[in-house]
Amino acid sequence: MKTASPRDAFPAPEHDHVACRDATLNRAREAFDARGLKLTDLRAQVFGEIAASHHAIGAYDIIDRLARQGTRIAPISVYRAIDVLLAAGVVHRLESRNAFFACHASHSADRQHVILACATCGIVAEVAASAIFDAIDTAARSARFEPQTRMVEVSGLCAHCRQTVASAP
Amino acid sequence: MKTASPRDAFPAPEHDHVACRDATLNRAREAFDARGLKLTDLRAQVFGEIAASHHAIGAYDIIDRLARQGTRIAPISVYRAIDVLLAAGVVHRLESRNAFFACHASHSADRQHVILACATCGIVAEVAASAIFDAIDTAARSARFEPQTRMVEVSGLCAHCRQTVASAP
DNA sequence: TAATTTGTGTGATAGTGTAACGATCGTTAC
DNA sequence: GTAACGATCGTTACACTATCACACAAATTA
Repeated sequence: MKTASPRDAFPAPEHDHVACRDATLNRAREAFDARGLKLTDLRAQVFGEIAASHHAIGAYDIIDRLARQGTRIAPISVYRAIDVLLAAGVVHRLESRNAFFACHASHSADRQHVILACATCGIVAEVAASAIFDAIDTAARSARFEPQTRMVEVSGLCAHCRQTVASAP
Repeated sequence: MKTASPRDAFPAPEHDHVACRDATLNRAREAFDARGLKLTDLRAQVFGEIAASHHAIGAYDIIDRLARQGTRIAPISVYRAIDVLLAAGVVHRLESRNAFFACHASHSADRQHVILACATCGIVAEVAASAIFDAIDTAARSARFEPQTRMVEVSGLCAHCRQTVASAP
Protein backbone atom coordinates (compact mmCIF):
# COMPACT_ATOMS: atom_id res chain seq x y z
CA MET A 1 0.00 0.00 0.00
CA LYS A 2 1.21 3.42 -0.95
CA THR A 3 2.15 5.72 1.89
CA ALA A 4 1.85 9.44 1.33
CA SER A 5 5.12 11.31 1.22
CA PRO A 6 5.46 14.54 3.21
CA ARG A 7 5.06 16.45 -0.02
CA ASP A 8 1.62 14.95 -0.33
CA ALA A 9 0.47 16.10 3.07
CA PHE A 10 -1.52 18.82 1.35
CA PRO A 11 -3.95 17.70 -1.35
CA ALA A 12 -3.49 19.03 -4.83
CA PRO A 13 -6.15 21.70 -5.41
CA GLU A 14 -7.54 19.72 -8.32
CA HIS A 15 -7.49 16.30 -6.67
CA ASP A 16 -10.48 13.99 -6.90
CA HIS A 17 -12.05 14.73 -3.57
CA VAL A 18 -15.01 12.44 -4.07
CA ALA A 19 -12.70 9.45 -4.23
CA CYS A 20 -10.57 10.97 -1.49
CA ARG A 21 -13.58 11.29 0.77
CA ASP A 22 -14.82 7.81 0.02
CA ALA A 23 -11.45 6.36 0.90
CA THR A 24 -11.46 8.35 4.10
CA LEU A 25 -14.91 7.05 4.97
CA ASN A 26 -13.76 3.50 4.40
CA ARG A 27 -10.79 4.00 6.67
CA ALA A 28 -13.17 5.38 9.27
CA ARG A 29 -15.30 2.26 9.06
CA GLU A 30 -12.22 0.13 9.55
CA ALA A 31 -11.08 2.21 12.47
CA PHE A 32 -14.46 1.85 14.14
CA ASP A 33 -14.45 -1.90 13.60
CA ALA A 34 -10.93 -2.23 14.90
CA ARG A 35 -11.90 -0.51 18.13
CA GLY A 36 -15.25 -2.19 18.57
CA LEU A 37 -17.06 1.12 18.11
CA LYS A 38 -20.23 1.59 16.17
CA LEU A 39 -20.35 3.96 13.24
CA THR A 40 -24.02 4.85 13.52
CA ASP A 41 -25.93 6.88 10.96
CA LEU A 42 -25.58 10.03 12.99
CA ARG A 43 -21.85 9.57 13.45
CA ALA A 44 -21.39 8.79 9.78
CA GLN A 45 -23.30 11.92 8.83
CA VAL A 46 -21.20 14.07 11.12
CA PHE A 47 -18.04 12.48 9.86
CA GLY A 48 -19.21 13.00 6.30
CA GLU A 49 -19.45 16.73 6.87
CA ILE A 50 -16.05 16.92 8.51
CA ALA A 51 -14.47 14.84 5.76
CA ALA A 52 -16.21 16.84 3.06
CA SER A 53 -13.18 19.07 2.83
CA HIS A 54 -9.63 19.32 4.02
CA HIS A 55 -10.57 22.26 6.21
CA ALA A 56 -11.20 22.35 9.92
CA ILE A 57 -14.89 22.89 10.60
CA GLY A 58 -16.68 24.11 13.69
CA ALA A 59 -19.36 22.05 15.43
CA TYR A 60 -22.04 24.58 14.59
CA ASP A 61 -21.03 24.59 10.94
CA ILE A 62 -21.69 20.88 10.95
CA ILE A 63 -25.11 21.51 12.46
CA ASP A 64 -25.89 24.12 9.81
CA ARG A 65 -24.81 21.93 6.94
CA LEU A 66 -26.76 18.94 8.15
CA ALA A 67 -29.78 21.17 8.69
CA ARG A 68 -29.59 22.30 5.06
CA GLN A 69 -29.76 18.64 4.14
CA GLY A 70 -32.85 18.14 6.26
CA THR A 71 -31.23 16.67 9.37
CA ARG A 72 -31.58 19.06 12.26
CA ILE A 73 -29.67 17.98 15.35
CA ALA A 74 -28.84 19.58 18.66
CA PRO A 75 -25.35 20.77 19.58
CA ILE A 76 -24.98 18.07 22.19
CA SER A 77 -25.61 15.42 19.56
CA VAL A 78 -22.85 16.74 17.33
CA TYR A 79 -20.46 16.90 20.23
CA ARG A 80 -21.30 13.36 21.26
CA ALA A 81 -20.67 12.18 17.72
CA ILE A 82 -17.42 14.14 17.57
CA ASP A 83 -16.27 12.60 20.83
CA VAL A 84 -16.55 9.14 19.37
CA LEU A 85 -14.91 10.18 16.12
CA LEU A 86 -12.02 11.62 18.11
CA ALA A 87 -11.77 8.42 20.14
CA ALA A 88 -11.67 6.40 16.94
CA GLY A 89 -8.87 8.63 15.72
CA VAL A 90 -10.60 9.49 12.46
CA VAL A 91 -10.92 13.19 13.23
CA HIS A 92 -8.65 15.50 15.16
CA ARG A 93 -9.22 18.73 16.93
CA LEU A 94 -7.51 21.92 15.82
CA GLU A 95 -7.08 23.48 19.24
CA SER A 96 -6.04 26.86 17.96
CA ARG A 97 -9.37 27.25 16.18
CA ASN A 98 -11.75 25.13 18.23
CA ALA A 99 -12.53 23.16 15.13
CA PHE A 100 -12.29 19.62 13.81
CA PHE A 101 -10.78 18.06 10.73
CA ALA A 102 -10.75 14.58 9.23
CA CYS A 103 -7.72 12.40 9.12
CA HIS A 104 -7.34 12.03 5.36
CA ALA A 105 -4.28 9.82 5.48
CA SER A 106 -4.06 6.34 6.84
CA HIS A 107 -1.47 6.85 9.49
CA SER A 108 -1.28 4.99 12.72
CA ALA A 109 -3.53 6.67 15.22
CA ASP A 110 -0.78 7.25 17.77
CA ARG A 111 -1.29 10.94 17.18
CA GLN A 112 2.35 11.85 16.77
CA HIS A 113 1.79 14.31 13.99
CA VAL A 114 2.52 17.95 13.50
CA ILE A 115 -0.58 19.78 12.34
CA LEU A 116 -0.18 22.35 9.59
CA ALA A 117 -2.99 24.84 9.01
CA CYS A 118 -2.83 27.25 6.09
CA ALA A 119 -3.72 30.74 7.25
CA THR A 120 -4.98 31.67 3.80
CA CYS A 121 -7.03 28.78 2.45
CA GLY A 122 -7.68 27.07 5.78
CA ILE A 123 -6.62 23.62 4.64
CA VAL A 124 -5.21 21.41 7.37
CA ALA A 125 -2.64 18.67 6.94
CA GLU A 126 -0.53 16.47 9.15
CA VAL A 127 3.06 15.35 8.90
CA ALA A 128 4.56 12.54 10.93
CA ALA A 129 7.56 13.60 12.95
CA SER A 130 8.22 11.33 15.86
CA ALA A 131 11.67 12.84 16.41
CA ILE A 132 10.00 16.12 17.24
CA PHE A 133 7.78 14.51 19.82
CA ASP A 134 10.74 12.70 21.31
CA ALA A 135 12.53 16.03 21.61
CA ILE A 136 9.45 17.56 23.22
CA ASP A 137 9.36 14.77 25.78
CA THR A 138 13.03 15.29 26.51
CA ALA A 139 12.55 19.02 26.95
CA ALA A 140 9.59 18.42 29.24
CA ARG A 141 11.48 15.92 31.38
CA SER A 142 14.38 18.35 31.70
CA ALA A 143 11.88 20.44 33.66
CA ARG A 144 10.98 17.34 35.66
CA PHE A 145 7.63 17.27 33.87
CA GLU A 146 6.10 13.98 32.80
CA PRO A 147 4.39 14.51 29.44
CA GLN A 148 1.09 12.84 28.66
CA THR A 149 -0.40 14.53 25.61
CA ARG A 150 1.45 16.75 23.15
CA MET A 151 0.07 19.14 20.63
CA VAL A 152 1.97 20.83 17.85
CA GLU A 153 0.11 23.19 15.55
CA VAL A 154 1.70 25.37 12.92
CA SER A 155 0.02 28.20 11.09
CA GLY A 156 1.51 29.38 7.82
CA LEU A 157 1.17 29.18 4.07
CA CYS A 158 0.65 26.02 2.05
CA ALA A 159 2.48 25.63 -1.25
CA HIS A 160 -0.54 26.55 -3.31
CA CYS A 161 -1.29 29.75 -1.42
CA ARG A 162 2.36 30.73 -1.39
CA GLN A 163 2.37 30.65 -5.17
CA THR A 164 -0.80 32.64 -5.32
CA VAL A 165 0.58 35.26 -2.96
CA ALA A 166 3.87 35.39 -4.85
CA SER A 167 2.14 36.02 -8.18
CA ALA A 168 -0.21 38.65 -6.76
CA PRO A 169 0.34 42.34 -7.68
CA MET B 1 20.98 38.58 36.40
CA LYS B 2 20.15 34.99 37.24
CA THR B 3 18.57 32.99 34.47
CA ALA B 4 16.24 30.18 35.42
CA SER B 5 17.40 26.70 34.57
CA PRO B 6 14.98 24.25 32.98
CA ARG B 7 14.57 22.61 36.36
CA ASP B 8 13.20 25.91 37.61
CA ALA B 9 10.54 26.17 34.94
CA PHE B 10 7.98 25.23 37.55
CA PRO B 11 7.89 27.34 40.69
CA ALA B 12 8.53 25.64 44.00
CA PRO B 13 5.16 25.24 45.76
CA GLU B 14 6.44 27.31 48.67
CA HIS B 15 8.08 30.05 46.65
CA ASP B 16 7.54 33.70 47.54
CA HIS B 17 4.87 34.53 45.03
CA VAL B 18 4.43 38.10 46.17
CA ALA B 19 8.00 38.88 45.18
CA CYS B 20 7.61 36.68 42.11
CA ARG B 21 4.56 38.60 41.04
CA ASP B 22 6.16 41.98 41.67
CA ALA B 23 9.15 41.03 39.55
CA THR B 24 6.81 39.89 36.82
CA LEU B 25 4.94 43.19 36.97
CA ASN B 26 8.20 45.08 36.65
CA ARG B 27 9.20 43.08 33.64
CA ALA B 28 5.82 43.85 32.15
CA ARG B 29 6.38 47.56 32.63
CA GLU B 30 9.73 47.28 30.90
CA ALA B 31 8.25 45.28 28.05
CA PHE B 32 5.56 47.91 27.52
CA ASP B 33 8.12 50.69 27.55
CA ALA B 34 10.39 48.85 25.14
CA ARG B 35 7.54 48.52 22.66
CA GLY B 36 6.11 51.98 23.10
CA LEU B 37 2.91 50.56 24.54
CA LYS B 38 1.03 52.03 27.44
CA LEU B 39 0.40 49.96 30.53
CA THR B 40 -2.81 51.65 31.57
CA ASP B 41 -4.63 51.05 34.83
CA LEU B 42 -7.05 48.65 33.24
CA ARG B 43 -4.30 46.67 31.54
CA ALA B 44 -2.29 46.56 34.74
CA GLN B 45 -5.31 45.29 36.64
CA VAL B 46 -5.96 42.56 34.11
CA PHE B 47 -2.31 41.62 34.08
CA GLY B 48 -2.30 41.58 37.86
CA GLU B 49 -5.03 38.94 37.89
CA ILE B 50 -3.30 36.82 35.29
CA ALA B 51 0.03 37.09 37.10
CA ALA B 52 -1.57 36.37 40.46
CA SER B 53 -0.78 32.70 39.99
CA HIS B 54 1.13 30.37 37.73
CA HIS B 55 -2.11 28.99 36.38
CA ALA B 56 -3.81 29.76 33.14
CA ILE B 57 -6.95 31.79 33.75
CA GLY B 58 -9.98 32.33 31.58
CA ALA B 59 -11.11 35.78 30.49
CA TYR B 60 -14.33 35.47 32.45
CA ASP B 61 -12.46 34.45 35.58
CA ILE B 62 -10.57 37.70 35.29
CA ILE B 63 -13.87 39.54 35.04
CA ASP B 64 -15.21 37.78 38.13
CA ARG B 65 -12.13 38.45 40.20
CA LEU B 66 -11.98 42.09 39.26
CA ALA B 67 -15.69 42.38 40.00
CA ARG B 68 -15.10 41.00 43.50
CA GLN B 69 -12.60 43.81 43.94
CA GLY B 70 -15.13 46.39 42.84
CA THR B 71 -14.09 46.80 39.22
CA ARG B 72 -16.79 45.52 36.95
CA ILE B 73 -15.79 45.45 33.31
CA ALA B 74 -17.29 44.04 30.14
CA PRO B 75 -15.88 41.02 28.32
CA ILE B 76 -14.76 43.15 25.43
CA SER B 77 -12.65 45.27 27.75
CA VAL B 78 -10.82 42.27 29.15
CA TYR B 79 -10.18 40.97 25.69
CA ARG B 80 -8.85 44.31 24.54
CA ALA B 81 -6.51 44.41 27.50
CA ILE B 82 -5.44 40.83 26.88
CA ASP B 83 -4.72 41.62 23.23
CA VAL B 84 -2.25 44.29 24.24
CA LEU B 85 -0.71 42.07 26.91
CA LEU B 86 -0.25 39.36 24.31
CA ALA B 87 1.30 41.84 21.89
CA ALA B 88 3.69 42.96 24.60
CA GLY B 89 4.62 39.34 25.14
CA VAL B 90 3.94 39.44 28.87
CA VAL B 91 1.11 36.92 28.73
CA HIS B 92 0.57 33.93 26.49
CA ARG B 93 -2.48 32.04 25.44
CA LEU B 94 -2.95 28.40 26.34
CA GLU B 95 -4.79 27.33 23.21
CA SER B 96 -5.78 23.95 24.50
CA ARG B 97 -7.75 25.57 27.32
CA ASN B 98 -8.77 28.93 25.93
CA ALA B 99 -6.98 30.60 28.80
CA PHE B 100 -4.12 32.96 29.49
CA PHE B 101 -1.06 32.85 31.68
CA ALA B 102 1.65 35.29 32.62
CA CYS B 103 5.19 34.99 31.45
CA HIS B 104 6.92 34.61 34.81
CA ALA B 105 10.42 34.33 33.41
CA SER B 106 12.34 37.02 31.61
CA HIS B 107 12.95 35.28 28.36
CA SER B 108 13.21 36.96 25.02
CA ALA B 109 9.74 37.37 23.65
CA ASP B 110 10.42 35.46 20.45
CA ARG B 111 7.88 32.92 21.65
CA GLN B 112 9.99 29.86 20.97
CA HIS B 113 8.97 28.00 24.07
CA VAL B 114 7.32 24.73 24.75
CA ILE B 115 4.39 25.18 27.09
CA LEU B 116 3.93 22.65 29.86
CA ALA B 117 0.58 22.51 31.65
CA CYS B 118 0.12 20.24 34.64
CA ALA B 119 -3.11 18.28 34.30
CA THR B 120 -3.44 18.00 38.06
CA CYS B 121 -2.56 21.35 39.62
CA GLY B 122 -3.01 23.44 36.48
CA ILE B 123 0.29 25.24 36.77
CA VAL B 124 1.78 26.34 33.47
CA ALA B 125 5.46 26.72 32.68
CA GLU B 126 7.60 27.30 29.65
CA VAL B 127 10.87 25.81 28.56
CA ALA B 128 13.05 27.21 25.81
CA ALA B 129 13.79 24.71 23.06
CA SER B 130 14.74 26.38 19.82
CA ALA B 131 15.96 23.09 18.37
CA ILE B 132 12.42 21.78 18.55
CA PHE B 133 11.06 24.74 16.68
CA ASP B 134 13.78 24.41 14.07
CA ALA B 135 12.78 20.78 13.62
CA ILE B 136 9.13 21.80 13.32
CA ASP B 137 10.00 24.30 10.62
CA THR B 138 11.98 21.65 8.77
CA ALA B 139 9.10 19.19 8.98
CA ALA B 140 6.68 21.84 7.76
CA ARG B 141 8.88 22.80 4.83
CA SER B 142 9.22 19.15 3.85
CA ALA B 143 5.50 19.41 3.11
CA ARG B 144 6.20 22.62 1.18
CA PHE B 145 4.52 24.58 3.94
CA GLU B 146 5.93 27.90 5.05
CA PRO B 147 5.51 28.15 8.82
CA GLN B 148 4.57 31.43 10.45
CA THR B 149 3.49 30.71 14.02
CA ARG B 150 4.12 27.52 15.96
CA MET B 151 2.56 26.31 19.16
CA VAL B 152 3.67 23.42 21.26
CA GLU B 153 1.61 22.56 24.30
CA VAL B 154 2.17 19.56 26.52
CA SER B 155 -0.19 18.28 29.16
CA GLY B 156 1.18 16.03 31.90
CA LEU B 157 2.33 15.96 35.47
CA CYS B 158 4.65 18.43 37.12
CA ALA B 159 7.29 17.17 39.53
CA HIS B 160 5.29 18.18 42.57
CA CYS B 161 2.09 16.47 41.50
CA ARG B 162 3.97 13.38 40.38
CA GLN B 163 5.32 12.99 43.89
CA THR B 164 1.88 13.50 45.35
CA VAL B 165 0.38 10.89 43.07
CA ALA B 166 3.21 8.46 43.77
CA SER B 167 2.74 8.73 47.51
CA ALA B 168 -1.05 8.44 47.36
CA PRO B 169 -2.74 5.17 48.50
C1' DT C 1 -37.97 -11.99 29.16
C1' DA C 2 -35.69 -8.95 32.29
C1' DA C 3 -31.84 -6.16 33.24
C1' DT C 4 -28.38 -3.27 31.58
C1' DT C 5 -25.89 -0.59 28.54
C1' DT C 6 -25.62 2.45 24.65
C1' DG C 7 -27.32 5.94 21.59
C1' DT C 8 -30.22 9.79 20.79
C1' DG C 9 -33.67 13.69 21.70
C1' DT C 10 -35.11 17.95 24.26
C1' DG C 11 -34.52 22.03 26.83
C1' DA C 12 -31.78 24.79 29.42
C1' DT C 13 -27.57 26.93 30.50
C1' DA C 14 -22.56 27.87 30.97
C1' DG C 15 -18.43 29.59 28.82
C1' DT C 16 -15.82 32.07 25.05
C1' DG C 17 -15.33 35.85 21.91
C1' DT C 18 -16.74 40.04 18.68
C1' DA C 19 -19.35 43.83 16.30
C1' DA C 20 -21.02 48.38 16.30
C1' DC C 21 -21.24 52.67 18.14
C1' DG C 22 -20.23 56.50 21.15
C1' DA C 23 -17.75 59.22 24.84
C1' DT C 24 -13.47 60.85 26.70
C1' DC C 25 -8.88 62.42 26.64
C1' DG C 26 -4.29 63.61 25.06
C1' DT C 27 -1.52 65.01 21.06
C1' DT C 28 -0.43 67.48 17.01
C1' DA C 29 -1.19 70.96 13.34
C1' DC C 30 -2.81 75.13 11.96
C1' DG D 1 -6.99 78.36 21.03
C1' DT D 2 -9.24 75.04 18.41
C1' DA D 3 -9.79 71.70 15.07
C1' DA D 4 -8.59 67.23 13.72
C1' DC D 5 -6.90 62.93 14.88
C1' DG D 6 -5.92 58.70 17.22
C1' DA D 7 -6.01 55.79 21.24
C1' DT D 8 -8.56 54.12 25.18
C1' DC D 9 -12.52 52.58 27.25
C1' DG D 10 -17.73 52.05 28.02
C1' DT D 11 -22.27 50.04 26.59
C1' DT D 12 -25.23 47.03 24.28
C1' DA D 13 -26.04 43.37 21.81
C1' DC D 14 -24.91 39.23 19.69
C1' DA D 15 -22.39 34.98 17.76
C1' DC D 16 -19.96 30.98 18.65
C1' DT D 17 -18.41 26.95 21.60
C1' DA D 18 -19.63 23.42 24.90
C1' DT D 19 -22.06 20.91 28.57
C1' DC D 20 -25.78 19.45 32.09
C1' DA D 21 -29.95 17.06 33.36
C1' DC D 22 -33.40 14.27 32.14
C1' DA D 23 -36.19 11.14 29.22
C1' DC D 24 -36.76 7.50 26.09
C1' DA D 25 -35.87 3.94 22.71
C1' DA D 26 -32.91 0.50 20.71
C1' DA D 27 -29.41 -2.87 21.23
C1' DT D 28 -26.82 -6.21 24.29
C1' DT D 29 -26.38 -9.25 27.81
C1' DA D 30 -27.94 -12.24 31.39
